Amino acid sequence: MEKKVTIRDVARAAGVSPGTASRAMNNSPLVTEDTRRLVLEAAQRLNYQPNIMARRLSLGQTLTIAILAPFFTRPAFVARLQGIVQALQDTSYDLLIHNIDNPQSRVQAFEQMLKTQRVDGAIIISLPLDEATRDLLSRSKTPVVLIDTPSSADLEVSQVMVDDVAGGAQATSHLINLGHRRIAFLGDTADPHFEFTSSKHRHRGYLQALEAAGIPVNPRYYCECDIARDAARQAALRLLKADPRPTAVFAASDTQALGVLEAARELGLRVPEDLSVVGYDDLEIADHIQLTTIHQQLIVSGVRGAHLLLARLENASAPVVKEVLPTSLVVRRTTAPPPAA
Amino acid sequence: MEKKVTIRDVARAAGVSPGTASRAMNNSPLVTEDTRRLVLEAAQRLNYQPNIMARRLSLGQTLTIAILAPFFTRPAFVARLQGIVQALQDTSYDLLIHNIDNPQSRVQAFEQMLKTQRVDGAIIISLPLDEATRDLLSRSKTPVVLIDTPSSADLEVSQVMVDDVAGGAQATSHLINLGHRRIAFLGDTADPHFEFTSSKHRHRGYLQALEAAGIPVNPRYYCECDIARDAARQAALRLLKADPRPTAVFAASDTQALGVLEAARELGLRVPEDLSVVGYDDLEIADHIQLTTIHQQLIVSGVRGAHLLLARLENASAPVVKEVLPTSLVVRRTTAPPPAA
DNA sequence: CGGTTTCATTAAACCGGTTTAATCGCTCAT
DNA sequence: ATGAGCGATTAAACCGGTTTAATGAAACCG
Repeated sequence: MEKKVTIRDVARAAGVSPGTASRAMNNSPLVTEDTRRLVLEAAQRLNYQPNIMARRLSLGQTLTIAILAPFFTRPAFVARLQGIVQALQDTSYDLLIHNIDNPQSRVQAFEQMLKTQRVDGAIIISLPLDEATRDLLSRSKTPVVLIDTPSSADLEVSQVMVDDVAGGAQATSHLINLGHRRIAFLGDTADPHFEFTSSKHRHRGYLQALEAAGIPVNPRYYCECDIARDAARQAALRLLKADPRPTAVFAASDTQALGVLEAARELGLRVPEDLSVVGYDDLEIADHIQLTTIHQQLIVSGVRGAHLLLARLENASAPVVKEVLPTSLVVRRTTAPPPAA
Repeated sequence: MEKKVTIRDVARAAGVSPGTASRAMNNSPLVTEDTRRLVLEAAQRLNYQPNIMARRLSLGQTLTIAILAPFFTRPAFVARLQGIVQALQDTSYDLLIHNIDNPQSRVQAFEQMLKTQRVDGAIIISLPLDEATRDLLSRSKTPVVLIDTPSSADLEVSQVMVDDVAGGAQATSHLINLGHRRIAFLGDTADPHFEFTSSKHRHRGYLQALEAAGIPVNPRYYCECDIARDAARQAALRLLKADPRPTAVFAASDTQALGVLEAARELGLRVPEDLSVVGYDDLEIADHIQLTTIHQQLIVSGVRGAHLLLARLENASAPVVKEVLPTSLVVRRTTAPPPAA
């Protein structure tokens, strides 16, 4: 085995001290061009590879950014991640990912990431915050950026949000404009730990749109379920058994909209003739099955979030920025006027 | 600002030496229970958070695993990643992700990951290997595991593979058994840098099945395109213009199968009455649109890969293992006997 | 020509852990 | 009482970089 070659070996080979070797390789102006050349040649010759960990310890920074997110329960997350990766491509930052599924592991994971100087900064995606976490974040000295993180509006932390209330209203207004009056809402099960979720916000937009149109709210047209498609299917079956049956369903996510479409198929309801369906997210699949949905700028949100964090890392006193990205309605083939009946 | 508290602070507060404090916190049997308690209490009281980088430098290991993969061009990748994360959940390893899109950045990225002691091990997913990379890997002293990586059979590196030839044969035999004779194949564009890709293997299985059934191969029923859905749509339009028109298409991925379905819709062909379609991957969407496809154990492949790497990390002399996971045919509603014609 | 500046370079300290070698305090056997 | 043996603890070295304080040599100046 080749023993690992250290900077001291390089220094010796170049006939200089380790300090000088270090400076030579870090483009310090304090070394002659001649010595620099000598050192670089020696490094080359010995195939020197600096030990990153030693460097990080000495420098006191990790050149690493963590991403904390519920990786696999949210398809939309991957798109945001794509934006982040894209934005960080040309920087020298490493990207550490940490999946957060269960709420109980959450605070612990945060502690670990933010307090152990493991990373220089963190991006948190799609995680509703409970009190403990909010505290932790506001106290944290490592810069954090939040993307699509409800219950954080009053935190002194940079963030990129999507206007879910407006999106919910857009979807609902679209249905109302088509002539629907019996519009059901299918949202996420509210985790009792978190007061506000994007599903809740979308629901609020739904309520606002109904109210603006003077349509009374029917509590039987409201249902919550797990985000999984099959749970949504079953929930939709319940919703569609209401009498009178809703003529349209607004699902808080495309995944759930898929469940609604399955339920409709099982019940022999044609879409959009008998039932209109609107989703939320505009995942790639939405295009394929021609689902009318609310488009979010997922990739953009990742890019913007990464840039906010970079700004903060370069300049610790960069201002806290809160960006709100707009949503847009994408009309495809799952919505139409309600049946004449 | 609170100055950071080091292990020496804890030691002083507990009235012991740093060495003892270190041992106490690492469950060394060389400390009295009394002293351990003292140290732990002090650590608690001072809210001590060990500096990971110092620990890593001292230990000579990074407790980090890198994942190198084409993140966003391959949906199947996310499922494999899920398996990896799951398997690594309870270990103390951090997960570093590095997206690899363009071939030219590949070798450089590998060099960086494998030679700078940045990570203890690496998992490479879905990346066909060129000569330079193969060299690099066989020479690398940091353990590597390959998942779904063609052109690597002869490398002395642990790997998890899927039997793509068998899978291709399964799909094709299914169509043949239904009575099809005019079966088209739609695969990935072969990157000129790599001789073998999974698409190529699936195609070989297709050829084997045809030959076994005594069906002559029609070169007009072969087409390559980019993996994007829209590219597949256009390629499928070309395939379906052949005369006589194929009665079935086997697509080398579900994503491409979606493109075929779109093309069929555009041409007014009913699926499966006029055209049968088989995909490959069994992504979640396949279930929803009821696509007949070849199921791969994507999550399992991630889990197995992670375990192989862990075994290697715990015991540097663990044997090289090459696992082949079987595929299975999932019959849904996009395949049927060919039209009577 | 002596004294100050300047600048490249070196020696030593530092980052914050872990680990080895040395030390201390006890018990047990002779 | 002596010392061998052993377990817990400490002091010091180490991991491999970077940075600060000190040094040496050449350049500059009156």
